[in-house]
Amino acid sequence: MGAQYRDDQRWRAQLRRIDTGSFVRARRSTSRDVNRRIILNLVREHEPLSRAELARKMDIGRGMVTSLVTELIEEKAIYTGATIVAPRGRRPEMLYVRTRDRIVMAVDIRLTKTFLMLGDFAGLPKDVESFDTIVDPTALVVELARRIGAMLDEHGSASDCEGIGLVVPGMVDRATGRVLNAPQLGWQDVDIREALMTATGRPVQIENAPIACALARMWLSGGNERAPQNFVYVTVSDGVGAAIVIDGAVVRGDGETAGEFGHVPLDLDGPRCLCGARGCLEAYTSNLATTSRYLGIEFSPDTARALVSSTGVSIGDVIEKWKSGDREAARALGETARYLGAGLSMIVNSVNPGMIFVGGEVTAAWELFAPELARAIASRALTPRAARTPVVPESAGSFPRLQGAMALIAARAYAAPVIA
Amino acid sequence: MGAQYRDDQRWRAQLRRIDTGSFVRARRSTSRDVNRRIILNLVREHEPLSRAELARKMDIGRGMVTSLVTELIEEKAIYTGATIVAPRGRRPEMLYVRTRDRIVMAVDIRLTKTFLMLGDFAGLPKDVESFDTIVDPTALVVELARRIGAMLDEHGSASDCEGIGLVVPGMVDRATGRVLNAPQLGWQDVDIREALMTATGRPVQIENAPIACALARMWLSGGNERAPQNFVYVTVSDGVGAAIVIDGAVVRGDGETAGEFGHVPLDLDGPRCLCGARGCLEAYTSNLATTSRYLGIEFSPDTARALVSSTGVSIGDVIEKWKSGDREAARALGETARYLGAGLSMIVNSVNPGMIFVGGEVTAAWELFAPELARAIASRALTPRAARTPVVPESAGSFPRLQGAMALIAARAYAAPVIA
DNA sequence: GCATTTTGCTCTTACTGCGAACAAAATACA
DNA sequence: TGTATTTTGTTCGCAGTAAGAGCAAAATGC
Repeated sequence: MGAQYRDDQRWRAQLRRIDTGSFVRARRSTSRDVNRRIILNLVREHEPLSRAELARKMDIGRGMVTSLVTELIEEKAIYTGATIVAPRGRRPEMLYVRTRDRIVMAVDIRLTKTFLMLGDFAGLPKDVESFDTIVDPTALVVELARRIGAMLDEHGSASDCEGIGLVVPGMVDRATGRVLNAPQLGWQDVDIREALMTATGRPVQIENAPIACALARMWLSGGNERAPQNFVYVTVSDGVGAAIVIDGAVVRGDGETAGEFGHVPLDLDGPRCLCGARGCLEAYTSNLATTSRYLGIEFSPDTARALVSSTGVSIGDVIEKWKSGDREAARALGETARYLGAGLSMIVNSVNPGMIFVGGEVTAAWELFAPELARAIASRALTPRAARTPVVPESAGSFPRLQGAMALIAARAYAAPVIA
Repeated sequence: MGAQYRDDQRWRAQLRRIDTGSFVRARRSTSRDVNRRIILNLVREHEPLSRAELARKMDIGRGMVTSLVTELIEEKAIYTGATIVAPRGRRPEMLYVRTRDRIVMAVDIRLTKTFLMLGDFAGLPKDVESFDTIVDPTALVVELARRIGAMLDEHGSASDCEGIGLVVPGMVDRATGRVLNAPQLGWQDVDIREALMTATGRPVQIENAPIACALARMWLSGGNERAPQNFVYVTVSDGVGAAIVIDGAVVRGDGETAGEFGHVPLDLDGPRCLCGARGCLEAYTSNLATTSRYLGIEFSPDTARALVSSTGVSIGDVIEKWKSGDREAARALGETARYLGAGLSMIVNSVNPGMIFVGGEVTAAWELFAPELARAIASRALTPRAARTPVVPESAGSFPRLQGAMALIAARAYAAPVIA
């Protein structure tokens, strides 16, 4: 014995426990579904790709590839393009994923404005519009349905639209799709998904902002840096939230509240946060906290919001000031970067992601943030590899939440089948 | 449209991205392997169970259950017991998981002592012994192989032993099985797994302490509280570490360093930690930190260890003092509980586990810790459900690391096949 | 013009899920 | 006591699938 195990690489396989309370058994079609999805994803990521190349990558016969590819073409997931030149032998017929005529509608509901974007399965936008957010959910759904219908008709895409992705600024109960709590809109237990589905007659997927942004990075890599299988997407805005992705799946948590890094304590005796506790990361790094710091106001949930709105100073103003050399703005943003760095180091040590994305207005001051965040991570990481964890800012001018709303629909066509 | 989606519960399925860099395609035997593993786990968790009951639980024909069960019996994973009385009809033949004669050897290498335990697949111990740890890896392996062989011979279990589980106090590189860094033993890049495998001729699995403890809770529920699919196991000892389990699998992280909650910052300007950074959770809650606090010594990496060892006061002494009413000990432990509570609240907000296990010497003072930890979590959690996250102490007198070492071997027989 | 190489398709074989039919073993009831 | 009913476990035929061999098509090299 012994020798036979030494060369067996399977000893380091992951050991996942089957949930006997909710499992999915294998059916006759399961194997085929799995292999078909693998082919679809290989084409998606290595496009263009020939059948023979697929057979080699999958260690499978070319005959079976033909059979599976034929099915994928029949269900219009992929299509064949031109044959290309090869150094020898018969020229391969290349395969492509069908994205251009698979249309999705993205909706991003924010505090003041609501955005609509028509795009395809690759996340490529075809049309965008926005309007002032209507706080009443019923009226908002009526307006949304009207605008969605009009935009689809205008582009002749009504029949090609495979669904609506909806991003809301609040907590979503995934079991029911209801918005449990959206403080910015004053919503509590609102079933806007069901309402919009009824009003439009189309499937609707709903998610919160950080998870949507993460999904965009996972499923659409249009020019953006591609996400690895393990990463965290941190959003710094009015609140501070995150989406954790492990082994290619978003971590939901036992009660759907995983990723709330905004309310981890950085100092037990720190400033009081909007959530009621003290010294939360959010109380140091949210746009409100940064702006308060710039104004010289001590952060507190009662006074900060009122004072900031009365002075009319926004986070964008602070960044503008910093760019024009304002030392007070530099100090305020620098402090934010220092605390955000502590938060990211916490993520590195606890989750050890392969990459961290940062989204939000403060990425406009990335020259100031980047070195501070890298220093904080390097100083607290336990291994050289973790110390070098890349921190990538959301590119300016992109619409990460709308992209995420599109990914919400597209991902369902590409995700791995759930088994066992 | 619309109506057909409204009643479709699949809309909330998890969306896992296939890793096209390392995937496992379905083979002809894959479906059967999956279903056989599901049956094995159903029997494991609902034992005793009849074939007909399995067919109902799996929504499958009884014929197929017969076929799969026959295979499981042939490979000696389960066995048939007596028929039992039923209200009507033919009496079912009950199935049981074979654990008693599937033997594993558990090894726990600690700073001063090394423990050996002979046990079965259910984690039931048959024999235990310990000896002074030999720091030199080569000499330690020789001694381990000798003692393992002797203990197996003594119980006539040499042929039944399916492997050796090894728990080490340090960082393990799972890709190679090498111990990258074990500061307590002064090991750096030691391949003790390979050495022990060669010396004993048996398969060896290696893991660090927190992950081993978590695996024990996942796979062996002998009297202990059973772990849910999402939980965190926190170990408070010389260091503070954790294992994160999500959807039934241990989170490894991009560089195998996930779960290092010991070095998340609780105060950027706090006391310096052994890792070099400031204000780490470990610098407040490790046994060394607690003991230093009791002795009135300000914690610092240079002085604390020396001063504590020179005074000869251990964490056990502090707990004894607290039990006999020492107010200084109560203060020192109370502070530890307060900071540990902050750490757990961080875990609740970031990972949102269904349960948190706490292991280590301090669980002996659980009457003091429990209310403080519950209060800290309740005060910082964002939902009522998260606020009620159960915190469960490791039961006194158990050997969680040795149990984990056994689980390391047993789990491989029960874990879900990796697909896609 | 022929051999060689590579691609894509077809066909056969063996394995597996699936469902129907059947035997076995108990109770219920006349 | 004998027969109907219920439940369990097995057997068998059918259909769907992976696996692999074989073959035609389409290119290049000599």
